[in-house]
Amino acid sequence: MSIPVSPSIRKRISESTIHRLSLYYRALSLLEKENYETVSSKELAKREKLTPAQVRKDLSFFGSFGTRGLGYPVKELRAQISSILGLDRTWRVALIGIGNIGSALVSYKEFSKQGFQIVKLFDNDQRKIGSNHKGIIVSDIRNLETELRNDRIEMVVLAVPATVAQYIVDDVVRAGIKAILNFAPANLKVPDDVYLRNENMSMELEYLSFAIVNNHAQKRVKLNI
Amino acid sequence: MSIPVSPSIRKRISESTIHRLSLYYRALSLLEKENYETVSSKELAKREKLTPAQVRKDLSFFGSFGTRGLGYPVKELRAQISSILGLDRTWRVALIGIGNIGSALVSYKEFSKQGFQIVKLFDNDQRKIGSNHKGIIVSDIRNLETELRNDRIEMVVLAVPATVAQYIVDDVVRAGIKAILNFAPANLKVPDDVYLRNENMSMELEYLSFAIVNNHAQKRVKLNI
DNA sequence: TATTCTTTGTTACCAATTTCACTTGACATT
DNA sequence: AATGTCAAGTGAAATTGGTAACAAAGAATA
Repeated sequence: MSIPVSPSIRKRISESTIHRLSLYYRALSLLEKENYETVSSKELAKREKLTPAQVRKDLSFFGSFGTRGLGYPVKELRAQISSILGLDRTWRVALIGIGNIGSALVSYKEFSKQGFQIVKLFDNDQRKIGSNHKGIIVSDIRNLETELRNDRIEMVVLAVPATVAQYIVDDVVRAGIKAILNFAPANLKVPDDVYLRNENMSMELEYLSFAIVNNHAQKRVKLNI
Repeated sequence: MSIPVSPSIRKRISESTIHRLSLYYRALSLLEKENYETVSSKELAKREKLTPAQVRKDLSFFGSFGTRGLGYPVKELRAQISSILGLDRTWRVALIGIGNIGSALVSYKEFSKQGFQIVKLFDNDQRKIGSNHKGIIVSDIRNLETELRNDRIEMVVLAVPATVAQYIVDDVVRAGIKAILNFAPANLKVPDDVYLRNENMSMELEYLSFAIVNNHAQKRVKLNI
């Protein structure tokens, strides 16, 4: 029995929907561990602090996975979302910059758990080049372009100082990489066909700070009757 | 001369607006370094890949900071946003969990640069308790509640395993903390009056993965004529 | 000082997203 | 088999967020 392929997506799916898919995926993984067979949009919504309608809408963009009157089959829905998000395979990831953040990310289990395998490390520091981090030898950043190509890297995680981030990302783009996750607090320019996401860890603290200072109204709590 | 206080905010300001304020703040800091006196919404928009209209609208929620025909005074606008975001002061932050991520965050300069001073560390590992990280002695997590109170901590950064995160956050809430930044991939429950933000580092990789697999349309590039 | 030019602040409009409410289908029970 | 219940799926309504256009304010210029 093969899992039916999700219909190819015509509409542009919103970023928020994709992020929520990640949430559903995590919730479903947990539900599976807890031996649930099925789950309703209501329960899923409750667990992720959303509304049942939103859960159903989000999922309906990709197909009809549920059974009316019963709910969604946990195991199957998880597999579906896994396939939609591309988590049913592994990704070859290179990490550039073995500083504080970089080192932490090498050891960050969540990444490999989701199939993001860091298989390559780069730094410009002679003391770090050649050293071993979790079984990976740190490469010289001067060989970035060729090594990214040779090792068939598909994604790059950038954890370098903001001041040099643009130069490095230019190299990364030249190597044909189409997906970059940037931790440097910098606004990087990439061509249209390269996906760039920024992880700005200060931003959320700044949001908290704003919320406290301005006594900002919390998101209304939805009752799931 | 005193900086005029931003009018108290009636409307709920959207999360996106706040995040963009962070971007403006960063851009303005840079512009100040580059000795710009003023900046137009057009230039600011270009630097952050937004539209001039959006920049003006965002800022107009908080007051009229610009001069028609001239633009915004860089130094002053930066100070204004700083005050809006609560970055014109320092925050006493405790970091819980001195693992990979936790250790990296202690040394993460961006935080202190924005006034988020990590002044307290907690862990449950006997080998770590009492040790010194960047001048801070790691405390025993068993004393969490009292020490958070005694040291007048205002924000907590949580970098503990997902499995124990809820227990710890319950303690944190009991200590009267109203702002929490959570790095654990878990859905934490907190009372309505506690601000909780989640930093989910896998999510952005998952978005990239989705984008590649589905050849997802990029956000249209806006021309700033 | 008058005129032109630039750029803000704001309102009106449009698009995207979320919520609502209803319809439909599956299962369970009698 | 008929009936009742539950929950998914869905189109329409409401809300929210973003864009565009323009009037007003000030700066630059002559």
